[in-house]
Amino acid sequence: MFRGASKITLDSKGRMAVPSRYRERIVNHAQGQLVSAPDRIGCLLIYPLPDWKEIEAKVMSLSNFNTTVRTLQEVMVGQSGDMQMDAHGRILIPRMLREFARLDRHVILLGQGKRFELWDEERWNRRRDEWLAGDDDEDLPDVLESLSL
Amino acid sequence: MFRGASKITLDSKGRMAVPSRYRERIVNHAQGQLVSAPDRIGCLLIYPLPDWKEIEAKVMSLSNFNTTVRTLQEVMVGQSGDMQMDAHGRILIPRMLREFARLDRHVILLGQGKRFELWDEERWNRRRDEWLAGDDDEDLPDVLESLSL
DNA sequence: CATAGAGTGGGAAAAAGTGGGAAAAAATGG
DNA sequence: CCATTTTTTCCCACTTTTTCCCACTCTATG
Repeated sequence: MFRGASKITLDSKGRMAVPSRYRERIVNHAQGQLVSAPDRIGCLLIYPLPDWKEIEAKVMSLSNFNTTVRTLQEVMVGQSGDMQMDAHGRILIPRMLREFARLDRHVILLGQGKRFELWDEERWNRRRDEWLAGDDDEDLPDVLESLSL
Repeated sequence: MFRGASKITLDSKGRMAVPSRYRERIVNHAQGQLVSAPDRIGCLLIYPLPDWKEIEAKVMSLSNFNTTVRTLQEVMVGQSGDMQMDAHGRILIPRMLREFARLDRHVILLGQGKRFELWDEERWNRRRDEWLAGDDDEDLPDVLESLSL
């Protein structure tokens, strides 16, 4: 399970050093291959290739005559991008995805179980501050109502 | 499985360079032969020839006494066009199909599993922005409700 | 304070993408 | 059926992007 936040800087070519604590797992489990996809909330999702394939297969198995499904396929699979760790444990974030998530030098990588979330630092801070200040708990799903942390 | 988006420019003759990461597969699997067909939502579908043949067979096996089916046959099979990759990995998009999808220099190619979607860049951006702004998750199939990304 | 590993920057070769001339093929019109 | 025009194909040249490699900085650790 990936966990924890890392402050990383992209270089001028759009490359990002994967934090070293994750590298061995990514090499063993996915031969260093990762896939990134846009998330509507404004960040990028990053999966090891094998885990991505499962999700992709599920999404693509649905009928594309349903317009919502079709859009999901187009955006998730259609806008995803393969990435390969280089000898220094870096990956190149595809240009289009970088632009989508407005990644600009300073980014935050969040471990999220089987995947990562990659945020522009500014955006992430704003989001976190909103949560800190927020009282948007009105519409909590039932499952959460009964969950005690 | 084809996946990912590519920003491509058509030249003045209507030719498009197939992204190199796909070429080997297309040559091995289809001898460089692709088929393009119009899609109702405003893009072109592009299949490797063997995969196209399967779809074509399915569509043509349906009864053409149903007018919807008949139209589908006429449009998909009747308006489709063969394309052959040249030595530089480029294909010529047939003029009629180019006009149908309003392809004008700047296009986006989306990998969609066994096929591609080819969009005019403007049109695609509009579609993607609608997805970004939208909250059209109401009619998601049950399978997706239970799918955790 | 020296060393090792992680993180970062950037040069240069290689590959991919783009543009366009000219020959070959196909379509059009008399 | 031939001549003219248009389209397609093949080839070469140029530009941009990606990949590979080496080097430097910073921080943690003994």
